[in-house]
Amino acid sequence: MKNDPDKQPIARLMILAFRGFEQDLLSQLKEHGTCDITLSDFNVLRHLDREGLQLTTLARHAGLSKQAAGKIAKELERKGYLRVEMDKEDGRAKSVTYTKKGQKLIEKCISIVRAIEQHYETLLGKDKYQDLRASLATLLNMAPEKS
Amino acid sequence: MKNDPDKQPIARLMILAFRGFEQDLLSQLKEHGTCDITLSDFNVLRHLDREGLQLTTLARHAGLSKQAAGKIAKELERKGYLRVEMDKEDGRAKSVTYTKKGQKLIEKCISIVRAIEQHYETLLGKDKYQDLRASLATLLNMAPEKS
DNA sequence: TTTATTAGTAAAATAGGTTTACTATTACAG
DNA sequence: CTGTAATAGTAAACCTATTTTACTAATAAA
Repeated sequence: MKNDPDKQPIARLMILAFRGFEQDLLSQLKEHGTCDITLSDFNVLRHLDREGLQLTTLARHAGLSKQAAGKIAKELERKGYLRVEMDKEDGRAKSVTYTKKGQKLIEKCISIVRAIEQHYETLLGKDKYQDLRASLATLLNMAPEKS
Repeated sequence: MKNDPDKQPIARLMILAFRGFEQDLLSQLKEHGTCDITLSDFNVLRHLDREGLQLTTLARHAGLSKQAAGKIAKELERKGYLRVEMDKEDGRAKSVTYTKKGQKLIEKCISIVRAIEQHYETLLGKDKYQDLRASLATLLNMAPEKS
């Protein structure tokens, strides 16, 4: 009982739970044959929608500088997940869209995330799971908002 | 309602809640006049106990390599929070202890953390707060254990 | 008493960013 | 319609936190 959760700061419980989720996602992606995606890649990828986004918009949504988002986008383009083209309406801008491969990846990610959440719901029971989400959201809304 | 918490992956709620806590802690430390501590410093500091720890043990507890822990310990020694001495029983080892200043800092940290947790408990109500802790702990125990 | 293990250090490399400074394009004010 | 300001993106340098590789010195074990 040295690591009794009741003795741990709540922040520690939060971060460990978060990392557990991350690792689940990553290892399940690997089981499905995708090994070339990092968590920060995923953090960029997940903000795209079907119509494509301008790089600057993408950066803002992902909470990154334009430079950081640009570097990751270039890397994901190299790996075949994204298409980065000149924007047709704005000669300065670039438009980022999924390739077929990227579309498949993000769908896989979404379904894995959904499965993990389902698993959590099963473990905790529907009510406690909803309470968990609600409580986290409550604590969140007391803090300055982002994204 | 674009950022409806109900639509967000639970992992996102977790990480945002965690960061909110971190920022609270850091900014309250600043209000109390301590500006020279980073979050990774704190992550090392918090594992020490009064009797002092061997550097390698400290590293293991903090979940870091010996090198990383050593560098942070050296930095914290320079700032006056830690004392790093040769171990009297083992000529290879170093023993890390709090200085008076470090002791005061960690006590301040503990009291801030306690205050934040109190605040959370007030926001959510005692029951929901305990449920939150319990649910996080449940999800955690499904994952491989650390530290 | 040699051999293996352990504690710690140093230097280079890596990951994942930011800051500063710049170019090219567009928007806007008069 | 033109010059100035704002915006999109890039490049390079830097920063933080950390790991990997390679090493020394001290202890433990065969």
